[in-house]
Amino acid sequence: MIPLTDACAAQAKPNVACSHCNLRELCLPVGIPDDELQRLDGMVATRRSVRRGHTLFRHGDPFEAVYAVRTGFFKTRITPEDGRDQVTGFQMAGELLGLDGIGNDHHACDAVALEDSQVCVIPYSQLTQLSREFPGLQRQFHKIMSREIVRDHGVMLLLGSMRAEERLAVFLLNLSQRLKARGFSPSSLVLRMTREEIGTYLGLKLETVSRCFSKFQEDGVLAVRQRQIDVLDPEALQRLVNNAHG
Amino acid sequence: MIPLTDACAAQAKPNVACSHCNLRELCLPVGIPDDELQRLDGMVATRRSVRRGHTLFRHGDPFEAVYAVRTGFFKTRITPEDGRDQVTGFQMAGELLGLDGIGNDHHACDAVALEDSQVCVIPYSQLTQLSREFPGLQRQFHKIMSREIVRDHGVMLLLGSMRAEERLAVFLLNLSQRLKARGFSPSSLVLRMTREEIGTYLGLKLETVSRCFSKFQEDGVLAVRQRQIDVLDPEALQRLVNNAHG
DNA sequence: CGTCTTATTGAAGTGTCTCAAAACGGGTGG
DNA sequence: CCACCCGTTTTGAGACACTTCAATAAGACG
Repeated sequence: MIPLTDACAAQAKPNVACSHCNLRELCLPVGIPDDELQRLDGMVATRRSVRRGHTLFRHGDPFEAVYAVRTGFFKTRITPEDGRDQVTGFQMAGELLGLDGIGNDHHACDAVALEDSQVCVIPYSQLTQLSREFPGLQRQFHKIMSREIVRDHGVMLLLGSMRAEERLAVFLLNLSQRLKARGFSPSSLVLRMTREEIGTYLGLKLETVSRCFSKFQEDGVLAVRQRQIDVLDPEALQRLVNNAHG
Repeated sequence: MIPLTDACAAQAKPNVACSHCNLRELCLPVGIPDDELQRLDGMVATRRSVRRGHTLFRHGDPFEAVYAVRTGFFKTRITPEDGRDQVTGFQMAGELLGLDGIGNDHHACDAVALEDSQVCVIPYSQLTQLSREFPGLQRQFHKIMSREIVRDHGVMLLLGSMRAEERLAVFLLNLSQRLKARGFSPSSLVLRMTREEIGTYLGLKLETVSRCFSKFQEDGVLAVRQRQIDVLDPEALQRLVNNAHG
């Protein structure tokens, strides 16, 4: 095996070390044994802070690294010339950003911080190099890309065949489940995005999103106070998704 | 470097060798130099034929390989329990199928042949093994997955913000461009799928798809004879996509 | 040649959008 | 601390694109 001089050197900066990161069970190092993990600490070159409203990268930027969200919250969006705007996803702690850039060496979307955030910068050259040495890392990276594809197909189903209320229900259940996986309450959520951003993600106008929230509140499914959402009846949300009129 | 006894042995079956395949410039081996390519011939374990209407794999099948379309035409679809059905893509020669399965070791969608087809079976274990030895292959594989993500985001834009005619225009232009890349006429296409399958892909009902075809014919943009489509005015199609009322 | 799938076309229905106005809340400066 | 401003959210009424339902036509296939 190749001596990992670079990785060993990186251990001198424990603050960017995957092996000491409390997100490692949600992030790229999933499934990599502890002893190997220490030799992976050189993977993260540095951290980078992005203030609310600022971009981590933009459409057209040369692709050099992928990013793992450490703290904060992002949206990704594509913005064709004609003024349209599609939010393609929301990313929270442990999730990867920038995979879209690998395909042709330039980023294909914008990544915008919805609150002050911090990311781990993982240079793609490092990632490929280390993937060759650590099959577990290679595997996990492939899994993350594959799951992104599967997730996107789920969104296509949502956009292609669901009505407004079902879309919002799916969105809220997904958010709830991801918060739960991070140790937060699945029933009390604070939305980081505006109604318009939700709408642009779900293929709806902001007024429609707002109306759906109101409807859910009338029906006793949610308590809505601005961006503070309490899920009162998660089963009702789930039923809404399952009992759709195919 | 590890001696590639397996790959060398595979050269005994030239019929499944990437190095002799006329699709190699469109498929996984893109960008791999000729001398390396010969040592990659062990990547394809075998070929497999799939008759029209039959599935290459189904949702839930254990994931073992990805597939490169050699001849024929496929659709992929996800089928939730509730009877809904979303076509997530159409695949033609040189394109990869099965990437959805990497994420959790089982396929997440069905792949259905729309005509009698043949695929190259690329065992995932081979692919990962060879990726470690051939950085060019690793890179190309990443690119293919990344482009699939970018493509899906484009479909999300389509489903989230375009009207019926724009969706069909995007669909036809995409098909046209892919046919052109394979040496076929970009203006004379024979659709392999029904109006319903197009509709399920584009988030429209089959009647709407049919009406759009009729409209395009009235406007002199297309000549439509069943599944034989002639693009009379490609610029008009392009304008329809660009001049959308964002 | 008959049957079944696929495609076309029409008329009525409905979900979402558009346009518009008002309420709310967070931040800033007086 | 209050007044003000501006972005966000809510709510209503009317318009419109697409769907639904239904009937017919055209091909494909045995």
